[in-house]
Amino acid sequence: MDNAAATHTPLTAPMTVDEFRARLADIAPDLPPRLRQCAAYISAHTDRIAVSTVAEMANRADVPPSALIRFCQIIGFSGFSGMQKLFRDSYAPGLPDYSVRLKNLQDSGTGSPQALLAEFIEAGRLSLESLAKSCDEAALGDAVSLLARADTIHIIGLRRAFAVAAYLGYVFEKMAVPAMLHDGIGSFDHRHAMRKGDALVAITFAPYSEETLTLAQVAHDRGLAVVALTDQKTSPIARHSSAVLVVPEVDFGAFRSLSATIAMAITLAVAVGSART
Amino acid sequence: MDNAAATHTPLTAPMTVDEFRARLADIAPDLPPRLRQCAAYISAHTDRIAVSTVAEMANRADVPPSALIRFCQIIGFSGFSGMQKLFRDSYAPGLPDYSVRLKNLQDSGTGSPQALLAEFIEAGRLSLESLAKSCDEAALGDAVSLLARADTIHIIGLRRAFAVAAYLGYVFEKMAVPAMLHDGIGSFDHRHAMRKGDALVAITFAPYSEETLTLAQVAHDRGLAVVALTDQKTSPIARHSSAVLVVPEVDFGAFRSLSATIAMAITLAVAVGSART
DNA sequence: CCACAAATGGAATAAATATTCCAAATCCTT
DNA sequence: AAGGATTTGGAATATTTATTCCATTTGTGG
Repeated sequence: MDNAAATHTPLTAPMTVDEFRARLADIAPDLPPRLRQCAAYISAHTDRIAVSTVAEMANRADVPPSALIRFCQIIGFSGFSGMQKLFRDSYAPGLPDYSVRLKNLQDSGTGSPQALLAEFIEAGRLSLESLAKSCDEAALGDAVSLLARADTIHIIGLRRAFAVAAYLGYVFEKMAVPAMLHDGIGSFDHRHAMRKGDALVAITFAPYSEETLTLAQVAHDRGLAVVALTDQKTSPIARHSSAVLVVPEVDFGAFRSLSATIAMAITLAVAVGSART
Repeated sequence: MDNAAATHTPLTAPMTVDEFRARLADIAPDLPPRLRQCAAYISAHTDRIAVSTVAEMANRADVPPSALIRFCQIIGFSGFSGMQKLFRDSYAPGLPDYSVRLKNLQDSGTGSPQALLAEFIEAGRLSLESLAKSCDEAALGDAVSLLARADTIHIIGLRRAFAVAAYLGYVFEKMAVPAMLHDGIGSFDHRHAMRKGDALVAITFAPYSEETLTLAQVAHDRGLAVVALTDQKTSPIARHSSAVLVVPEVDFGAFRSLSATIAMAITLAVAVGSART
């Protein structure tokens, strides 16, 4: 007899990793404790499935092998082997020749241009990964909606942050968003260009530049929305801001890669651009 | 009795992937045909070892299983399993929770700021990896030495490339390298600031901006060294350049991540800065 | 062209790995 | 609190996978 409650327990195995994840998320919540434990471990270590045996996985998940196999069957596979097949087939070596190549570059002698390049590449990559892990989705959402309803968007970022500010200005223009880059040219101060209903994007990292902080304060005092792109939650600019986007940037030597900051900046620009249509 | 010719055939198995590759290259040449065939296939598909069975590999390499196992033993392993263990263990999930997190971001709804961010992060990461793989070390070395012996370094990069040019200018200044950023402010053309003995760094991507090409041509005609940072070997700027650095940048939508370009730019600046001390 | 050594393929065997099944434990339901 | 259903662990079994061994082939030097 059929169990009517078992709306899942489908007879077809997932065909792709995405499908697998979806089904996992779907059925995990209403699973008995031991099986939920399997689900949790599998979900966090999907990448090890392809290269492990049942015994190894079960051991690491701290469940008996039979539980793990039961779990695989509930997902829809014939057993562990069935599940493993999916992951072995779709196993694309994450960074095969990349890491080899990077190693070669690094080995080409300390201080050589190639070794430097390898370091900066790695710093950039780490920054991006760490941004993926740490990004505050709520703050990002707030920032976008604040900027989407602003009249003109002002941008400031000086010294090391200027490159990002400039790119942000470029992308806003491309997306037909009214934006003004406060580049400090001729040391003119354009604070009066900021009018009620406008918003400011302020970009600054330690050591925080005085002019940027001042402009943010002025904007904030006048009731403009201020979105900060900075390196710490406790950055001095936070007190003048309506939304703070923290971008963890890995430095190599005295220089930052800016990769994560730029990714965040483009995102902001494109999201705002689309929201305003 | 010992076979004196068998200088290899060591009794110890390789402990790392690097060691493995070294030994492979070492002994492959003087192996009988079938075994050489194994070596060739293994060398080209090292990444599949972790997720395949003897039968599968042997089949793909078009040798009988026993030959493959013999091969493993000659390398120094106890058998196929021994070799497989090395690759399964050293399969470090390069980006474990990172990739999970990224997936979550992407899944948060197409067009949502989070999903966009995930895309730009991925684009940046791919760009960096591809730079690591494809970078022309000789060209990089040339570029550094050309710039190291220049009097003043001129920099031009407009529109989307301006952010990079600006950052390059910033880093040169920090490193006490005489540099001038041709930012086109007031549409002044500073071509006469380029004097004999100077060098130019020109940054441009398709669609290549006219002003940048022109300045590069002028510099080149006057005998200045021109280093190009661009997106293709066949870029129109190549003909005016003494060294061409190709930076493969992955676009998402209409916008480039710039990650790889910036990594290359900082490298250039720091390498040149150190070389001039 | 024969004899010897090296190399090869595949069938037989050994080892490992996965899966089933059932008795014991736990958790609801009445 | 008792009965029934569900969940659980692990020992027994089935299956897959690796390895050995040897008969056959191929190549080489006399």
